[in-house]
Amino acid sequence: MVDAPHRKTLPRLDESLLTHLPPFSRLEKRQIRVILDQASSRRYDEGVAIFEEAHPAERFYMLLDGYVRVIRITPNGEQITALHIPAGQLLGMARAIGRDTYPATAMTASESLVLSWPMHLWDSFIRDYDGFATETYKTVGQRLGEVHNRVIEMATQQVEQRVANALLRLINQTGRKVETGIEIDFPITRQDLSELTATTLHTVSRVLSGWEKRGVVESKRKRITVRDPHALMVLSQG
Amino acid sequence: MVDAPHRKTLPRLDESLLTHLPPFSRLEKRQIRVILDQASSRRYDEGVAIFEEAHPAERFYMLLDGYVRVIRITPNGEQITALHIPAGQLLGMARAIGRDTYPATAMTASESLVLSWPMHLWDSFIRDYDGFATETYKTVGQRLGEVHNRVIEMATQQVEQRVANALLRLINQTGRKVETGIEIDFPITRQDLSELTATTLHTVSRVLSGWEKRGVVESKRKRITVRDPHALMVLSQG
DNA sequence: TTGGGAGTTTGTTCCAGAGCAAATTGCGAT
DNA sequence: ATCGCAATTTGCTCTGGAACAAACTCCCAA
Repeated sequence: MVDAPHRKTLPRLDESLLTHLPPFSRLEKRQIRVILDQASSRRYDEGVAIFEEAHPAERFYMLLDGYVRVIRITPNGEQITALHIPAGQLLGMARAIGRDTYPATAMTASESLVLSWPMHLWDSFIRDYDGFATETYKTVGQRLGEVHNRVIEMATQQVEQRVANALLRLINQTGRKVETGIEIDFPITRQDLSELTATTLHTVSRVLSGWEKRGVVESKRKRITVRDPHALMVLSQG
Repeated sequence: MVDAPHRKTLPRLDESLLTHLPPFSRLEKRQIRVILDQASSRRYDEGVAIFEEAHPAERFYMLLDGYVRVIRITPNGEQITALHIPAGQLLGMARAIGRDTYPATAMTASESLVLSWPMHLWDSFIRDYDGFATETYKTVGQRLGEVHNRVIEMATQQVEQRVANALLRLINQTGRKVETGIEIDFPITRQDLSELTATTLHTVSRVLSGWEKRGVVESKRKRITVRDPHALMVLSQG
């Protein structure tokens, strides 16, 4: 795949990769070196599972570049996206929450670069690295909060508001300024958006068409640009 | 309030209170003594807030007896129950997830007995007490899983299935055997159930009436008995 | 350059369940 | 006892958005 102009070149594997990331930010260069030497690094294509729900949690991961969706598959085969994870976060820390299988599937939403470590290192990371535990649990807490918000949203808001909210969250996390507005920095389909908002791709399509007519957004296939974030905020309120 | 026959007498404040609870189970009697001496204990009536969303997180809590609902209030004033917390769990551990305000409101679903400690003790609890951190985070992880499940449910299931699921969860957590089946061990209204399942009390009422006719449940005001849990499981599937 | 598949749009139908309204039942307080 | 309120039940109407169907558009690969 050729790098699109908006995609950062994939970083090389050196200390500077981790030093600015919260879970490692308090560590010395020497410690980071050790951590990197224990890591495997791997590039994933878009739409590939990094790990799958219910499988034994053998490794934990750090997403260096790209985006990941955390999904669950229902008995009837539909898949629901619970969370979007931006680069710089840990992933699959089953151990942190006392599990030995992954609680959900992690699927790349764009081409991604990922480090991973065998799970048996988890305890020593927690023990040896200052701030690692704190930051990890902060992350878990944030995710709990986000999922919590999803529940509220789905319980109380209409589809249009939910889509607006989802879009706002996406441009916050992964927005990139372009001349006509803010573009979502990775390929996203109507289908993806419908899984995020618990509706159908048809409805999402209609909603977006409507907004496009009113000049709120602009979209080509797999790509959405928000022209008027403020209008979206209004829409998201009800 | 007069103790109903099914309510355990409220426990006295001695070591045995905590020794069997996971976050403290690995501690010595001496340590538990210290912990108890630092605690305040308080009884709450039904339907009272223990702490409120967005307020400064000054204390953390252990629910010794009773049940607590974790709720959020929406801009339009509706309240949504995200979680039910049974006795024996910690509550309001904002610190654990790196926050200094409570992320949600905790409201008693029945008369409850609660211990609490000032939040500044949190770090020392984590540091000094073996297993406390692990168990805490296991709890946070479980809650993340539960909320996650709620999202899936709300996204993919019909109201009847959701109500069936909610009822099943409730009897698992707090069921009490009676001669006609399993009764939910605390007062619960149609309204409560509708907040749990993101529907209206009207619809819940209709659903329950239907089930009552078919002999699946039996209910008086604020009290529900499941006569045929198996039928409920079938209903919950779809 | 052309065919095919993935992604998208749009039209139409239909129904679960929300909203509104009103009656009924039971419990607790005086 | 009985009044008053809270909880529940039930009927009726109305609508958001799902479900089904079909056409269209873009992109890529041969």
